[in-house]
Amino acid sequence: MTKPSLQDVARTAGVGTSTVSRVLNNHPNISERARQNVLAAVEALGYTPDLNARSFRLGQTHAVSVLLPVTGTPFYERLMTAIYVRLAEVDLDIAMFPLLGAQRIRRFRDPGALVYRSDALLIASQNPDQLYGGRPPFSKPVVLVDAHHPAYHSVYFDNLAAGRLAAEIALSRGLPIVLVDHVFAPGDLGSPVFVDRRAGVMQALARHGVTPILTLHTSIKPQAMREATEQLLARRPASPFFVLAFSDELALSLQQHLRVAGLHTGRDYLMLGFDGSADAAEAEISSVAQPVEDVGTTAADVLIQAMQGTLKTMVRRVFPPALHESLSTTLCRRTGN
Amino acid sequence: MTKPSLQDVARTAGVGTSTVSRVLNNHPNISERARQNVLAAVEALGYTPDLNARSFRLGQTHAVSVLLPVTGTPFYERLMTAIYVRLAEVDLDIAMFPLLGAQRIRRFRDPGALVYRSDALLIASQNPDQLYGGRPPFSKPVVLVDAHHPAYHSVYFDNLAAGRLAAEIALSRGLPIVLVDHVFAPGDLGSPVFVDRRAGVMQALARHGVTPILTLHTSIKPQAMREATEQLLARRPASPFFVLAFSDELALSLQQHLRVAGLHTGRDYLMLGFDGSADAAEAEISSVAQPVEDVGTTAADVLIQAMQGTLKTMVRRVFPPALHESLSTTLCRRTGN
DNA sequence: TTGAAAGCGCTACCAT
DNA sequence: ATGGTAGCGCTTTCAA
Repeated sequence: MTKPSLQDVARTAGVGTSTVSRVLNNHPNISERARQNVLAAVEALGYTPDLNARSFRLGQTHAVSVLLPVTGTPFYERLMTAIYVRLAEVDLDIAMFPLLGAQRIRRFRDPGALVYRSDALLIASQNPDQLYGGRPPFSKPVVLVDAHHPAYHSVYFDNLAAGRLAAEIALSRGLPIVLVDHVFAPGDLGSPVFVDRRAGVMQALARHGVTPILTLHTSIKPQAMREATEQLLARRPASPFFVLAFSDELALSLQQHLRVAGLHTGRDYLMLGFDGSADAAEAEISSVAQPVEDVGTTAADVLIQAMQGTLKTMVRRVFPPALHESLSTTLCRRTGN
Repeated sequence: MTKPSLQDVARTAGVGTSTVSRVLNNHPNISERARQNVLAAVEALGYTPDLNARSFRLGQTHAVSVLLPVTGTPFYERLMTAIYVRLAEVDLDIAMFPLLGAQRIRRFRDPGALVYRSDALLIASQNPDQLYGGRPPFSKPVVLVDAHHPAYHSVYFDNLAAGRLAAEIALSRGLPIVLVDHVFAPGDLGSPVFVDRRAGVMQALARHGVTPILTLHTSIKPQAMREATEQLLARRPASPFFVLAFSDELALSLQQHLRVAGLHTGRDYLMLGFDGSADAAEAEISSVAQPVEDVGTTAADVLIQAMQGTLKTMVRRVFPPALHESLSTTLCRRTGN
């Protein structure tokens, strides 16, 4: 009672294995009679092709694995869609592998993991050195997106420039600056993105000899945000002040909490986030935006070229930030909110 | 300049292929000399095993695919961890495949997709009928978690009972009831979970002849929640009223918005959510909780048994809800918040 | 239009 | 402790 093979189908249909294969793969030059026989036999036996055998024979899986921190956030939603669309054009399947916590990263060190059965690897927002001890257990093309590393093709945002841009805007307002930084849970892998943003901000501040009056280290978790808000209020900064948040999510959440405390954006404080998310725009929070779709599409292109072996040198594509200005970086325009 | 095979390594090392294989797979009874030779040859050639060939030979991948809506939410974090831990015990790798929007679901219909190269499939929170036209392109074991279907092994929460329980509690307080229901974006697949919760709530309400004074249909997106809040306030229900939210996330978000409007839990309204999340507990919101870890572990167990062929009949394991009572379902205990 | 047969890279059996 | 070799299921020549 073992799984029927293509051989069994051929026997049942009274034809050769090659005929079965041809029918299954829609090759031309098959008589209608043979096709019917084969299809009937497939149905009768409940035959399903052995995918491992197939990709073994073909030497490829027509799939690309994407390693990413999590799914379901607007940022990765946009990025993945862009990548997916481009790869689909060349008939490549996409398989997403969310990292989800440090314990499970061990699994990615196993060279036998399903993730490495694909034809190429796209690593999003991760430093491969942190992910793997040494080099990945992978001899196929690898492209980094939203991250960079000298040893890999990298397509990413210029987070350093973004940080600088954000800081310049904050500085230009001449207000005391409150930094809202993203801290990772212990054991969690920090994203290189925040490292660069932070560096850019610090660089610009240092150049102007300005020190933030307060730096909040927090995460998007409700409790952490509440504590950060309390910390901020305890410090009682003179209004107006300037909140420079390291992500739109952070900015959004803080805005909500401050509103409860009676502090309003544009009146009591200015605010700037990162990512140019729709949510931020809608909440009228200015944001240093990243061309997410461009980066996704370009990363996919680079990967395709790498798979074709067209690439002679290490690719490194950097995309500059753009300011999405809204009301939150201008003082005294509104009465309420 | 083709990828070196195990054969090449054997030749270079001056040994047989079986010796190379044994070294690579850490078999016993290998001389130190042979091991060194092989390892040196592997290094010299930059050999990496062909995973497709390996799993072809072995007839299995040691991996289980999990189809789930998104990653990064507390619920799936808990569920996946429980599953992962149990599967790791029997040395099974886990590969997650977040669905992420209707367009990408097409990919899951392709029988050649990477997702089906694993040894078994775990489908979380999805109705397979919606996912696939007919039966999945998959002849290996399939188990449903947090969803149920007569044709598949199913391990799930009794969301119907949960809905009834929640409604009973709401009814027992004798207050006008506001329902906060979860609506899916058009094109998105609705989760069977909410279908059942809703049915349970409606059942219990109907039995008591009670109609909610208002039903809000919303999603966790900031804008949707804001509009829902406005809708609620526009309706101006007499305080106190009872908010029955279909998920803790919904409850939490609404609580924040109502607080801005000056309405406080326990004073102006009571509130009950679903899921028993840590965030809800922390915000002192009562919740109808689900034994997530139990369900995850059980689902993993069922899957393991199915893979061993131990299962004679269709498994159907239902887990009852438990009430996590906090302050939000009791009136007038607190002065502020 | 069709069938026979080679062979992809690997593991495991059977000798030695 | 080691090497030779069969064969997993499939696709693709090559002949017919």
